[in-house]
Amino acid sequence: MNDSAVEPAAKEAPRRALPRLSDVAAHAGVSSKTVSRVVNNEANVRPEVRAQVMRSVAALGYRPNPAARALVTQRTHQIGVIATASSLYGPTAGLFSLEQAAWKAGYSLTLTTVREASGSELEEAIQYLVMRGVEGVIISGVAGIVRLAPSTLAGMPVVSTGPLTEDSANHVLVDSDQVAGARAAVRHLYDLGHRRIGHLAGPLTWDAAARRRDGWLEEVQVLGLVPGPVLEGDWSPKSGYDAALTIDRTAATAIFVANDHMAMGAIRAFTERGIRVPDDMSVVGFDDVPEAAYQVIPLTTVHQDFSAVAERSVRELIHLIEKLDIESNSIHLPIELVARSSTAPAPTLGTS
Amino acid sequence: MNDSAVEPAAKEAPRRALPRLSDVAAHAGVSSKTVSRVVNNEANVRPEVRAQVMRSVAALGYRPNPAARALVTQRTHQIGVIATASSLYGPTAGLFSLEQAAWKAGYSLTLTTVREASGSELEEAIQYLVMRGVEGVIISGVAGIVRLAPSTLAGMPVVSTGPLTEDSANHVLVDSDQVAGARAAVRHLYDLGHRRIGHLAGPLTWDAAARRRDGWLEEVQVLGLVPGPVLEGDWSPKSGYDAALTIDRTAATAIFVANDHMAMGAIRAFTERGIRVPDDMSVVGFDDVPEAAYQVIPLTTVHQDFSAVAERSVRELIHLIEKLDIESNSIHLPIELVARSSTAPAPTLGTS
DNA sequence: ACGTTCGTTGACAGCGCTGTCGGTCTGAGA
DNA sequence: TCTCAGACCGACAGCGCTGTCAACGAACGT
Repeated sequence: MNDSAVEPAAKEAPRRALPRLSDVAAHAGVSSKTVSRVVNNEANVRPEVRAQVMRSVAALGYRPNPAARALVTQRTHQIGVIATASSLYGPTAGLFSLEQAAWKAGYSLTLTTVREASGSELEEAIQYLVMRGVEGVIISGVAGIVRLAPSTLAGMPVVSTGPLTEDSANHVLVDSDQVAGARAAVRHLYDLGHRRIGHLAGPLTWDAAARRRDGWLEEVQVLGLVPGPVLEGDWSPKSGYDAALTIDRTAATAIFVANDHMAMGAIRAFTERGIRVPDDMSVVGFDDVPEAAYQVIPLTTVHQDFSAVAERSVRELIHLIEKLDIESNSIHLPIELVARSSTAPAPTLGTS
Repeated sequence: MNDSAVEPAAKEAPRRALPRLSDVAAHAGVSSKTVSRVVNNEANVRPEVRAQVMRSVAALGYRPNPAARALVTQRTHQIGVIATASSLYGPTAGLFSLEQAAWKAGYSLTLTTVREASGSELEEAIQYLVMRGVEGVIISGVAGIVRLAPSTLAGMPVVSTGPLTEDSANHVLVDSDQVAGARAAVRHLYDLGHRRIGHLAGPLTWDAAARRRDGWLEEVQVLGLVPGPVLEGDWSPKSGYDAALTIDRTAATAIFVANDHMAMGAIRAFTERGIRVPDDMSVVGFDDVPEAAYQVIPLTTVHQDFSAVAERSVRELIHLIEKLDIESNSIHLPIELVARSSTAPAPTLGTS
């Protein structure tokens, strides 16, 4: 029927997995360099040739090999993200914004997780990312002050939400202004008449937790108050619940909780103990998770703009990678208090 | 002072960014192939030589170039993840487990997000990942039934939580058993005496939402009940709140809500309307988010094991990539109901 | 003493692409 | 008509690594 006599010869070859640049070149009757030019949208190719090459690309289903490209250009356009492996709202909320910002800038994200952003685990994660060929690293939701061996980084650009003991030329810190947020929370409670304001902190090995605690303490002292009780949780609702169970009800009329989920746990515990929120006890959270507004007692909380932090982080990292100039090594984005129903004027019990 | 006369010559060279295999080889006095053997932990290298090479590697701070490696081995050990860019608990919770499972198996994760897992956006995401050189794709939190052009995938292994119109040889579906979960929720309400059970669904363009709705309907019919009202939200607490505002209080004594966050919003709305939960209205959620147990009214919900789904997904994908045998093309992991305080026996009002 | 095997090592090619540079062709200007 | 700039295109090398294969010497058996 058809000239299938020649087909077998053509059919013998398909062992090769994917078409290469030279296959396209042969198909289009041009050199592989010209195909390269077309694929990379370079100038100086005649429209007809370009069209023909594009047709051949489509016909063969050609896709450039990223490894070959990376090998010769010495660019991978990959950035590594180190995230803390918990389903904490904050770190995860930023992750998607991170990806979108990176995508827009032509970079892709390689994800790593650490159980705990401690020194050794972090170093391991960075080594891993380096081996994967990333051009920069974003450390999101990092815990404490991390002391990294300079040899680990070796000039690798890093953006993190927490401080890093490292050569500052390749490091930028981008985060919400935790201290200002905490101070706003305390101020809000003060304005409602509260004078004994406690604090339920996050795990203080976390830099963010420490900074919120610091902000609370700072504002309390600026206002001339006696600090209320301080407790420490692990960010989980359960730890908030457990902590609130132990609070002496006479020790404070209000409590600033370091994140929303602990605040929810705390409110649950207060409710069980017959301590009414907000009538007997005002509670302020931190983060403004989406469900905070829709709690049975809508939560007053400090709103963090995670996507702004993410976008800025990517921007700064790319500046570092591409050796553009950096405005500052430490960027704190604004943050605002959202007053809802878990806070109310202090009960007038004549206490100090 | 010092013999700096010879220094310049040595100082001129450091333009080369990173040491290569041959640099290590020169330093150690062996061939580059031998260094390769050591770096890759291959056999047949004398211990002394191996030690010497390792010393040179450390001395020069050598790191293998992943692009060069990928180019010659034709393996990138990268898997792509397509996630829906929302901070929905489910999809994000699985992400970290995904990464850990991949890490253990020697693969790394490249992340992409889509606003909506519709056909065109999904295709774009897959193209993007292919261009990045991934060896397989996991589609997590995919919305509807996706109809992908075969040319897009071209044999690329895919694991997804939703159905895909695609050549089944390279596709495995791994998900919690949504239908069974929904049926368990309905059954639980039935056992408590409820006979009019409504449903607040997720966005029905999402496969998971549709399957939960189907499960609800199936069980309702199996039990011989008249289906209660059906509403549709968008997974957010706000949409649950809004929907619950519109529910006719006589139309149902219980409602099965397609996720926890909508359930929280709904409970908030009921509370505002003076409908007591669970006395007047029982509510069952879905997911078992961490804060569900610590709500003011602890939430009865269907617990999904996201990390189990993630681990299994990675396992199946790697089987696909490495052409190992697959048990089944469709895997549904068990799921269980957790009874807490948002459900109670039906009010005895003599209705039906 | 000799051949054989095996452990160990290195020479070399080439993975698929892009950068450099030089060649050819066109059209404008002299 | 000739020159020359500029647009266009291709030959070639080489990015850093691994796979193949051959060479070498030591250990072993006969």
